[in-house]
Amino acid sequence: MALRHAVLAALLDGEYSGYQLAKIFDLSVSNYWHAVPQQLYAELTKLESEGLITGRRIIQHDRPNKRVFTVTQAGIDELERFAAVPAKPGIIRENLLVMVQAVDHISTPAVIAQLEDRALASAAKIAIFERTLEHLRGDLDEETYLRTGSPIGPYLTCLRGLRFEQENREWFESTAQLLRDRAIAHAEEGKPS
Amino acid sequence: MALRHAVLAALLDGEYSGYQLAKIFDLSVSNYWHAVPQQLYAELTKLESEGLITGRRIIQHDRPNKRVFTVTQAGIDELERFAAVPAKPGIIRENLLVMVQAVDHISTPAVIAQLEDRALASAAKIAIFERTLEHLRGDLDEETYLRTGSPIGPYLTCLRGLRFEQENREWFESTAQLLRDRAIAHAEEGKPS
DNA sequence: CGGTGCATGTAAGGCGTTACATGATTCA
DNA sequence: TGAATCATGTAACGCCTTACATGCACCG
Repeated sequence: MALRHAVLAALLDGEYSGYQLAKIFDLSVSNYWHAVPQQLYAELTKLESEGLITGRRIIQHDRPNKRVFTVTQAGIDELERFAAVPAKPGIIRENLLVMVQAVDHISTPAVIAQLEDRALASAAKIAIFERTLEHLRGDLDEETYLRTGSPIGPYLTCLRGLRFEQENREWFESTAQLLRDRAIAHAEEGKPS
Repeated sequence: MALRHAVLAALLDGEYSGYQLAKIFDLSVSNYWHAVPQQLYAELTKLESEGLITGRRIIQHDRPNKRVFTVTQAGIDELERFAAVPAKPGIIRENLLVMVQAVDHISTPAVIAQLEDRALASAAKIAIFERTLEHLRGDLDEETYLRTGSPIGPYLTCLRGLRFEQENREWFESTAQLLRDRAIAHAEEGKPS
């Protein structure tokens, strides 16, 4: 019952179709809200029927037609009410950390390999976020943009996504390294020749 | 279809009842896997019926009786298979960040207040994690524990939880400060007397 | 001519959340 | 006496995930 607010917040920055929203969710909104395309199509239908967004059909000749959506005043009011009640604490689900939790009882190489993969994926995301931030602030340096730039919301959430991925990457890399070292030390134990 | 692995991983470090697990999930496992008590009771029943854990009734006289669970060899095998397939990317759902994303279009004071609340909550969690880490490593200093201590899995996931909350706290505080400053600057605009 | 991207949707089944229910003991 | 802690469970509903379905345009 809260995906609706993530969709409304994402639509504040422009008109988007379900397909476009899906891509936006995939690469930037996913920092703070995970959703797959089918959820978005369903949610857009519901939001429109409740009058929180309005759709507009765009005829395209080179590509399939699409419907783009805009937040209505009722939608903004809904976001206002949403911000007025205390947010539930965030939820996280990270399978890789479940594996690390169990690492004393299962074979380590599989876990190490996954940590390395994810470190690379994080590095790629970091690069994307840095470019996104540059693009958002345009000519201004970061300090100036933070003081006076607009819109500030998307910039702040992107900044948080960047730091989260940097943190991820460091932890993935150092944890992989540590497990490798311990595996070697453990192997040496038997044959200290 | 993945809560089961989080439960198995948590049960690796000892015998726990549903109620005890619920508390563990609430304060430490929630760093990487969110679940409410009712989910755990249901999952324990299922895991036992599948033979991945075994239950043992404990009669208590001062308190209600309880059933504690242990991971079986079949349970460890299941974790092994789990670690062998690539983990799905993690999912996050954080309402507070949805509000920040929308902050250019809604009233800021509500968002600022929530950021401040969450900064305090993060500070409390940080203190708990620091004590947990101290407790886990006992006499050893961190460097030595990381090289040779055991179990290492719970230590590593707790370390990640700690860093995540430190990151959260910094971002919550600096974002609240920034929004306050911008609100003042914006108010001054109209009356530069 | 086959794959990728654009664009949207239905349907089934599994998972998660919330509310409700029970009942004993300890502490203020 | 009332609230909090311990301890577990059922049931309903809603959300989420996955698979399946369609169809055009473009690129190689």
